[in-house]
Amino acid sequence: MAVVDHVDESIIELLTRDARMPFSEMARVLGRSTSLIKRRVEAMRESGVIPGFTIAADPSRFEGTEAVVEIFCRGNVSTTELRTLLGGLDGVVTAVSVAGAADAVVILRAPNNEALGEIVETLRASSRIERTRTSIVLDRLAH
Amino acid sequence: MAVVDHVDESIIELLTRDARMPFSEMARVLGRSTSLIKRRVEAMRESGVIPGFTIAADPSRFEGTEAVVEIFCRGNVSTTELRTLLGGLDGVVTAVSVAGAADAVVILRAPNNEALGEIVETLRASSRIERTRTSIVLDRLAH
DNA sequence: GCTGAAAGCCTTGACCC
DNA sequence: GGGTCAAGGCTTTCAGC
Repeated sequence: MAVVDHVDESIIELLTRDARMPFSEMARVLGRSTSLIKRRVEAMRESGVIPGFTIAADPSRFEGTEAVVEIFCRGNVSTTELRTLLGGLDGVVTAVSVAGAADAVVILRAPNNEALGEIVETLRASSRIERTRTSIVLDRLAH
Repeated sequence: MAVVDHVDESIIELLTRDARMPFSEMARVLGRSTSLIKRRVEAMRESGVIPGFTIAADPSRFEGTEAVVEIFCRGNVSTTELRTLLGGLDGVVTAVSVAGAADAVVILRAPNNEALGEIVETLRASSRIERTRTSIVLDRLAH
């Protein structure tokens, strides 16, 4: 199990805000040496704490549609099953299992409403899913 | 409106895969000069095509709690108001306004359940928000 | 609009505590 | 685990086309 201490947390915070920030600048901000920052980042990448660096919000939002889909399962469906179910699905931006009214919440993205509809159809076709509740994203408020 | 040509698209593709890729390397891959790459990236950041660079998937799975919060507003609340409301809030990973049952969906992250509770409390304190519906994230299924 | 070159900064890796 | 330092690479800027 990866252990993440206070320095690692600070690094993650900085990189989340700007993944291109130079190690040397992080070192200055955190009052540590550049090589330490480098080693920590490398260690976190290897252990999977930091899976990679990417563009903050996907530029595809300039075209296409997004939706938040709540998934209600039939009976008890394991996390593994959910993962398999969603793994083969196109357009999944984020998917989490939750404790609440729904069993899982998925954020989908597609080129247009029609394509989005097809993805939701695919989901509904599963015998393990009882119903879904879709909200179309109108606007991005943060991040 | 921002115009994105073929070079810009290639840059976005490379940066999506690795936001820390050096400009000089992108220049080699794309057969262009380093200065061109730099200027294009700067232009895209300014125009908002690239909002920023961050860590690919969030590290929260190692510590802390996440929650999906649906927000139901009192009467009509504009996107601008929602943005202001959520702008001052800690732990906001993603926030979108939606067409559906709720008015907005927010994904929150906090060090623990207590801190998460406080953030939701802050939200509820707003006179513009009628009620919220919180689902705690149990597991990350994708991304 | 794009390139190329020079100066300075950053990263890297070996070495030491 | 953490710091220092030198070599080489990267970024940045701007003259030139």
